[in-house]
Amino acid sequence: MDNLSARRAKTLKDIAELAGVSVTTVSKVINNYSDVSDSTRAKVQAIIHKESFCPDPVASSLSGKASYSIGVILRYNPVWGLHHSFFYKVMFGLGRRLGQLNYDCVVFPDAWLGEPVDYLEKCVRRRVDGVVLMGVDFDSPNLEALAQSDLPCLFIDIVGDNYPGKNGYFLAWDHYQGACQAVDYLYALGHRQIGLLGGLPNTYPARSHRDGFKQRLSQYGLAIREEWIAGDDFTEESGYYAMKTILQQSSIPTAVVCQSDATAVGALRALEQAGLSCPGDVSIVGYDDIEVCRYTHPALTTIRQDTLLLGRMAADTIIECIREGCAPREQILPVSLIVRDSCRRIESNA
Amino acid sequence: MDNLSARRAKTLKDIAELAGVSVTTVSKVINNYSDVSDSTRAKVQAIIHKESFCPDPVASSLSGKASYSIGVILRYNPVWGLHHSFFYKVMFGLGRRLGQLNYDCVVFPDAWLGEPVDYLEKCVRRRVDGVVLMGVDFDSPNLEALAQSDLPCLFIDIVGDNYPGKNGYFLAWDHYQGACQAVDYLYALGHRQIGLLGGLPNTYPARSHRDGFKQRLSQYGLAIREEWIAGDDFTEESGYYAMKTILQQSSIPTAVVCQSDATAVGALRALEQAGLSCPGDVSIVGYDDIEVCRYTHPALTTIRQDTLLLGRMAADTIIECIREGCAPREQILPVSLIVRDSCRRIESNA
DNA sequence: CGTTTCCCAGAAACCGCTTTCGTTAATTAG
DNA sequence: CTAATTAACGAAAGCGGTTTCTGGGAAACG
Repeated sequence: MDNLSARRAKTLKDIAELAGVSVTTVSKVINNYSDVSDSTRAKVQAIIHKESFCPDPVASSLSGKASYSIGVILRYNPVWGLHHSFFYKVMFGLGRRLGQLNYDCVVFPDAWLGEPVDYLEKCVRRRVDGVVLMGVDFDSPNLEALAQSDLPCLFIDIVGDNYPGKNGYFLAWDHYQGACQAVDYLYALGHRQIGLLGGLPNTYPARSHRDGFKQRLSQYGLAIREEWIAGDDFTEESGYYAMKTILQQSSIPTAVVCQSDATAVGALRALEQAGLSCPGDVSIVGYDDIEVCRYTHPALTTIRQDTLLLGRMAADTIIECIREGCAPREQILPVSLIVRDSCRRIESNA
Repeated sequence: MDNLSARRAKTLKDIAELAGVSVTTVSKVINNYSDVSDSTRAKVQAIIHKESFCPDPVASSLSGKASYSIGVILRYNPVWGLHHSFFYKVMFGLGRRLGQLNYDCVVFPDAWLGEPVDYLEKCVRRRVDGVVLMGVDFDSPNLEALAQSDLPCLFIDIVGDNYPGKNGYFLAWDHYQGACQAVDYLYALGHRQIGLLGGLPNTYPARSHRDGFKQRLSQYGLAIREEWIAGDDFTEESGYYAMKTILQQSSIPTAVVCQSDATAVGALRALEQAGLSCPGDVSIVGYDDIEVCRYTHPALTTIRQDTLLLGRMAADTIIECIREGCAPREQILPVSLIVRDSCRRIESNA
């Protein structure tokens, strides 16, 4: 059983002995110091490769270098119910990719109840090389300290413009295009009267989505009727009441596009309760492509955000940012339309 | 800004100076060594408390002691779609509780694609103090090495009897009682003809659930009709086909209890397709209380498993196991019935 | 040919904590 | 009152790396 006893990871010292050099030299090779001759460097590197050696992350971080770990700040929000699997997938994609890059991620859940956690303190203690924030909404004071610190931070799926960071990286979806795709699709089906079930109005996703929505309507020469635009946040409840409000108008749209699948589900409920059918009376396009879309009646046509991809991008971005120290920036990921059963073709009556 | 520069965590040395003793002594106080006088101990402890000092986990683990970190092995399974938020919540509950106990968790996602990860190696390198496994199904050879190692392992929501560990802890739900509650409820509503939509037959959850189901039926003097028992696994597809199979029988049950909400959703689809209504023709009790239950038509009556509680218990258990080194054992958590709209009262016709 | 550089390599200190081991002072025994 | 224990503390050597600093040998210089 070399499994039990001999199970001891190789150390710098082992490599040094194999190569017939000092520990110092091996370390220098690894850290790309210049004062190593080409021949020694090659010799050492050969052995490192042969033994597939990788410096101990714990020791490495203790001596002030990379810990090869990324902090992940998670948030649990009862309101997001339907959305949690979204985060799970992002997180999985992130973790998996990080693993490939030889990083691990350590998660810091939000406190949720009780005293708030000091993210910065936790990150410093764990010596993480960078931080990824998911589903945070900037209401925590402790978040700001983190964002203002020297630690590279990556904000995912941000909600809110006023992020506190000076050095934040953003990963977001192209909500503008998402809205465009929804409108394009509905227009192609013959819809000319289209409403919007929005999320938290002043947030980045909601606003860019709304902008895309209005842009397309204008482009097609359709009227933007403010009474067909409703909604407070991204929850199912909000969708329900928003739809109800719209249904009280003297004339109602033939289709609505939603800013989340949860609102779409709420809209569905409002329609049913009003004795209307989807897509018979009103067509609906959701947003997010969470699991439930497939199980609603009718199954929801929606805009997919590839969560595993997002996770992978997040990993690549934060690592690059750590290694290259690149400047803060924002990355926008494409979204795609997933057609299911919640939209119907309309006879020309524009 | 003591934020920036003075932002350096206290070290043993700082405490030692404040207390006027040596670093060694402080360390001994922390690690409960006996060769410290009561008075010094008290003095040092006072300062530790005052400064709310906690030894650096990285340094501590490097010198062979606790790393104050727990490894979490996550699995992403496309088949579990609807179930992912379940894991998210468990994980959140786990992480939050661990945080309270001053532990952090580092996650190791399953490889999913590409070469499998060597869990044991990862855990050893990260020097985690224990491991929690969620949603694994023991098909990975590398899992076995972990379970056979000296690392305390905790298996959550296990699927399968033949877990490979010699020192595993289990945290599971009381599926037996879950089934009983479902049957009791249906019986009280007047149902006398009850079927079962099962999951993977030879797994622990499925079998204990089935046992409870049959026990209750017998207890009430109801016939156990094998042709009303169907299902291959816990997916929506399985539920769909299982329900279809049952509907093909000459007589059909007035109610079915399911071993997962996903199967219940599938059953709902099969019913609708057959032109039958729920709960009009067939009542359904789900299992798990995942988010979708609230959004199906009708909303699903189901058996709730408190995921946040599970996470918390997992944290407490693994920590206790690490600290006290207690013997492997199995903990069974209670479940509870959540009544919604998928069951109806039946007039007496037994 | 003797000096001054430059190039490489290794010794040593350090990161923050644990643990062994030695030392001193106080206690008990003889 | 001395000898043998015992109690209490601290110096020092790790853990596995990183980094500074020192020094020897070869090349370049006068």
